[in-house]
Amino acid sequence: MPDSPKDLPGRLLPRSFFEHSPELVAPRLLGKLLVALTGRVGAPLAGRIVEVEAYLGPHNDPPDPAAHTHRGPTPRNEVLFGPAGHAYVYAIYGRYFCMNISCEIEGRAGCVLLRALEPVSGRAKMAANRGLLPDATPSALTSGPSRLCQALGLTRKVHNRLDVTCATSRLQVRDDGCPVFEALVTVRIGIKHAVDWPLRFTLPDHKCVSGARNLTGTRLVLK
DNA sequence: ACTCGGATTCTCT
DNA sequence: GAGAATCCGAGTA
Repeated sequence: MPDSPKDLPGRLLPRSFFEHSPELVAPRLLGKLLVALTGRVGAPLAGRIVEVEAYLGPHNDPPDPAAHTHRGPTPRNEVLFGPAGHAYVYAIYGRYFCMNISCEIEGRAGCVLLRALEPVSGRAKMAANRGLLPDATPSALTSGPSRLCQALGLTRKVHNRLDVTCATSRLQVRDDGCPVFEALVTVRIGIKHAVDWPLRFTLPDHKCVSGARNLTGTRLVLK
């Protein structure tokens, strides 16, 4: 017996949403929902995107030395050179995962790293996935690129390459109309190259934004 | 085949 | 604020 159709919040974002440069797509993703279906019958896990980073493809001048695609396609980053709107999930430090969404038109690479979410539904399940008590703070659940993967149960084996613009996908990005007027722009976190490129975007003063909240930045007005 | 280091997190001090 | 945990992808040979 297949799962009954799930009633997911908001509407699916179209692929065209992602067919632009990462620095354009990244701030537009703020306020959108990342929805992960568990595969079993039950409520999906959902979080609102509150912090992202753009990583630019090698066609840019100058190329982004911090991007995994810096030296061209490899077996690991191949999905980033394909069509936009697909998940790029990779393993880091032997124990964690990070989740990105591919951007640009097919043939050009680029992606947006999801760095923090605000839990929207399935908080108890997220806490269990993180090994925390059900009353854990929202920030403890999904504030950080690998924390959010753990909370939503995202792994490379299951979620890499998934199309986040597909209604039958286990991983989707949806728009529930939550208004976002402004983003804070800062440098990216935890990288060794291009450390001064302003490609990190956050919802200003949001409690679930990860770590370096005290970075100086500029305001970006979104239309 | 072998080395190196990483888009992190947690646990100390 | 520092150090450990811990594995695999990528680069070099």
